Amino acid sequence: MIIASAVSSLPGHAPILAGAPAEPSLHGLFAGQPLESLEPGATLFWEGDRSRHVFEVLKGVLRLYRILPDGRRIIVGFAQEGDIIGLAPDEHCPATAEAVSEVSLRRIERCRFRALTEASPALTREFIAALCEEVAAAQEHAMLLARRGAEERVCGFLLRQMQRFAEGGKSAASIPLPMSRTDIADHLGLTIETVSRTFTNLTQRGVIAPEGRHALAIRRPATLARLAGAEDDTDTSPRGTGAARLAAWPH
Amino acid sequence: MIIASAVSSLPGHAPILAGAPAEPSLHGLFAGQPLESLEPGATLFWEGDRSRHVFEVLKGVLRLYRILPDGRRIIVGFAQEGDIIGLAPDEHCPATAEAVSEVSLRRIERCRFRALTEASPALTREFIAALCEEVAAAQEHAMLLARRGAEERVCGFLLRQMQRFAEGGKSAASIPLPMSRTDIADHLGLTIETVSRTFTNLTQRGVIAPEGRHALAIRRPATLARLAGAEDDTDTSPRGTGAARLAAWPH
DNA sequence: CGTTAACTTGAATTTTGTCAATGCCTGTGG
DNA sequence: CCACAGGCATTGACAAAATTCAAGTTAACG
Repeated sequence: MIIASAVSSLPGHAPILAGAPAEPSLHGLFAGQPLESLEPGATLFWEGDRSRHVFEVLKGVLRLYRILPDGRRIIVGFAQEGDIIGLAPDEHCPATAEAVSEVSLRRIERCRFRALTEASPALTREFIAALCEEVAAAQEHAMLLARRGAEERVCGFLLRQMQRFAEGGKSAASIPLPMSRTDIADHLGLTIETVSRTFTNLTQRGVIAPEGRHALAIRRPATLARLAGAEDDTDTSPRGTGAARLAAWPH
Repeated sequence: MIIASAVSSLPGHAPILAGAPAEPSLHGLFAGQPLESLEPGATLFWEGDRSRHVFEVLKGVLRLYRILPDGRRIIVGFAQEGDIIGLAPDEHCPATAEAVSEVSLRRIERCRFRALTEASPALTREFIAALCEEVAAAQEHAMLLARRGAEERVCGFLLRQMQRFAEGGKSAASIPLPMSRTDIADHLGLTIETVSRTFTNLTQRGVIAPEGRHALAIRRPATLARLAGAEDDTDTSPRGTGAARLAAWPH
């Protein structure tokens, strides 16, 4: 009952035919809404809250997490530019959303989102596609966690970050890493020490090169991919299908 | 791009009003289809296959898994009675489906499933609800894997099996465990030895009692739940919402 | 009833977590 | 602009947990 991430086509899948103001896109629903912003550390909504709005992230990164009874925190995903979060058929927020960096976003009421989506077959299709992406992402994450090695997890994470950053067209000489080591650890089911050691190790082997604390360069992407378990190399598949990124919503 | 499990209301969420033959349910789509059956070990579809059909599982259990490049197998979920598998907007199967025990099922063409679902708002809603359940399940699984202990994972798994078995109304004095230890290990990201040791340990502590190799009794459900990490105890919430169980489908 | 595959058990090894101390950014205030 | 402080990250030594390797047992099936 939770969250994650997904693929998208934020930049330009807008009307191909000129002069068509009505674009059938989930992102279009947020068009007229006022811009809001969140300072780092600010909370957008809490786990268990009744979910009232759906948000479109325009800039910045949020962490989506749940706290287990014994206090452990699990970050189910990071929401970034182009993601839609807070979505759900009804009920409560399955996770807390908190700004990592400064975030700007738009919101609409959840019931309105639902009504508009249901009214349009195109939007419904897009919504379903996005949900499928969402499940895919969640299961990829589960697979990442099921793989034993700490190194595989870290490399897998970096690889995803790289791909996601490169999505916008900008090649990935150096990728941003706005979240803390603690965030990464809680996302990968490791301790910060293990994450740190793995980073150090990868650096010494020349796979990555840290650039300050919140960015790094991928020196050997191929090696990184191999260490991550070679993935399925399904990189070049379902991008730009019109599916919106979305994350975090009640069951 | 994968699979898992989800919640459902197979038995009787049928028409409340008598004499209403047209029940708006995803399961209803399979009504007229011929019964098929699978021997243990038989494969229903392969990871990477073009997905042509959607299946309703009537009896038995299937494992849904992916093989990583290095040969490791990850069981993303088990499909059981009431689950719908093979579903997807399009593309390919994200996982292999293989019968664990003898399985009986029905199938319909994927495109027909899609057309019928899209034509009915009620079915669309049910489909979306099922997808949400699916994500929820995937993320619960991810959380299970992110939590460190082997014991927590095994107990969490047993708990889910218990709940799922009890769903049909039958109380869970003894629950079936048709899958092998290897299957369980590959599902939980552990080795068979660790799973076996954990079972032994739980038995010695009187929490469970094995009944042959493919069933066991839960002697102390409360202890089991506690060892599993107490979950969120959200047991009593979203059951019987009309959402179909579904699992495994392309992105 | 015997064969075989699945499961259990044990000991050694590796990996990761834990505890503790040090070092280094970052952002504040002089 | 530089100095300083405090949080965050790194590093090391040790302990705990899980995996690996290697037998033994047991249950399922013919």
